[in-house]
Amino acid sequence: MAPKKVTMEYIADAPTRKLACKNRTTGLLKKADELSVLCGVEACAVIFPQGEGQAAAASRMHVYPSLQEARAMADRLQSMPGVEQRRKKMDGEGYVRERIGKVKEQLSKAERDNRGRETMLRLHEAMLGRRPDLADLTVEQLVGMGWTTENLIQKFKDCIADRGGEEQQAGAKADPPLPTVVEAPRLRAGWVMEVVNAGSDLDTVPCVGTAVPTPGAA
Amino acid sequence: MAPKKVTMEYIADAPTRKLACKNRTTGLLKKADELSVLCGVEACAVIFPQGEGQAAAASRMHVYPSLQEARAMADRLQSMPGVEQRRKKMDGEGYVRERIGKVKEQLSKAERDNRGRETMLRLHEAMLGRRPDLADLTVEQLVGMGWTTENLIQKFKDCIADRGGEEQQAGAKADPPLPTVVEAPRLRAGWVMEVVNAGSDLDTVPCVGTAVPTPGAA
DNA sequence: CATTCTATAATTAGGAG
DNA sequence: TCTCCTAATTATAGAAT
Repeated sequence: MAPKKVTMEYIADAPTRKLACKNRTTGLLKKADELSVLCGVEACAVIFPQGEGQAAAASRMHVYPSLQEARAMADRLQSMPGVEQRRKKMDGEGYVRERIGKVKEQLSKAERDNRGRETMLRLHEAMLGRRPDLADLTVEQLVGMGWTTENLIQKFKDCIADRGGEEQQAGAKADPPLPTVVEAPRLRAGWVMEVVNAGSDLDTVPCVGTAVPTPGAA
Repeated sequence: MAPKKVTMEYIADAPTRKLACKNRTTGLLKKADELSVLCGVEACAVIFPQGEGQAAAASRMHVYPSLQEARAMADRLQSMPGVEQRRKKMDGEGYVRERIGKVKEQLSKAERDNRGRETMLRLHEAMLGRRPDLADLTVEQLVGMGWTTENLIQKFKDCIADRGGEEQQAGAKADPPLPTVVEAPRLRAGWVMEVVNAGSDLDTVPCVGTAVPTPGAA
């Protein structure tokens, strides 16, 4: 009947985690509202479930003060010129710095493993359709693939960050790129979405079909 | 020496308001971090000063987990297909009493799926090493690739869940069914942003941005 | 499961330096 | 103005329903 000291790590127990997520999400939104009211600043908060398909995520996400306002804020963020180098203290770093040592350690350890290259190969094969159902992979390999893929994402993000908002303020928001190559992947390019949206019964879904044209083969 | 009951109205006294703003902003960012770590969700918060020029605003705004991630989140918000009419209670409306957003709606979802196909092809090329530095891609394309890749991750997670779910229920909750690799996804909630936030302060942190082996180069 | 309840942890207002 | 300190308020983990 009492909250024990909170340990700052992922809550393993699912029901507990879900409850905590609900309570703390509520609390966070409330705090955001209080801050904006009391201090007259624009506060915007988005809580997005991880590991959900787009549809599921949309129905579970929370946005303060509203999706519309958040989008407006989003526009402002995107159009903000490259300010990231100057202010490092302005982001959440200060609250995270304490845990960085631990993370760095684990990252280094993880990277020292040379199975990264193997993993990359598997991931690549999966995308090529060589592994139709991922059935022959161990859980460990799958986790590794997910991890590697997240690094891929990070690379994208870094790349995005490096450029700042430069081309955004140039005014061109719509992009007209790569018109010629659209034809090829049109076959089944949306397979990722399909699989994800199909829910958890992956067995019935032909996960990786003959989706992406192998540049060399096709 | 004591906080009087908080009255939910704009703090007129400037010094008091400024202090409250600082303290509560700190608290909000911390809460956001806690939520993301404890519950494994993506939390994003932006605090933006009102009535300031963009330059001044940029230097005073706070963003969690980082400007980069916030931008990625922003793009996801923009890409979210028609969710606004379905859920009204999911956003912070409960907390924003009368101050309702009045920003106009934008962004037609017409060209979304076509863009998805292009994105898939680009992603594939990136993995093949055809685009060693991703230099010729626009920011928007990169964000799209990140989003698509996250869906890939989801597929892995689903696959993993299908296999590991039963054991987890049967066995003890904390016992790791995936002994060797559990660490990586465990800190999933925050590791990306931690690394990002570490930024130039921790240039010893490896791994970020070097995930993709470029077969041709290096 | 979802809610409600309550004791305790955590936040933070105001004072002091 | 800022930081440190202290205590009142608020948030919330766990139990009970």
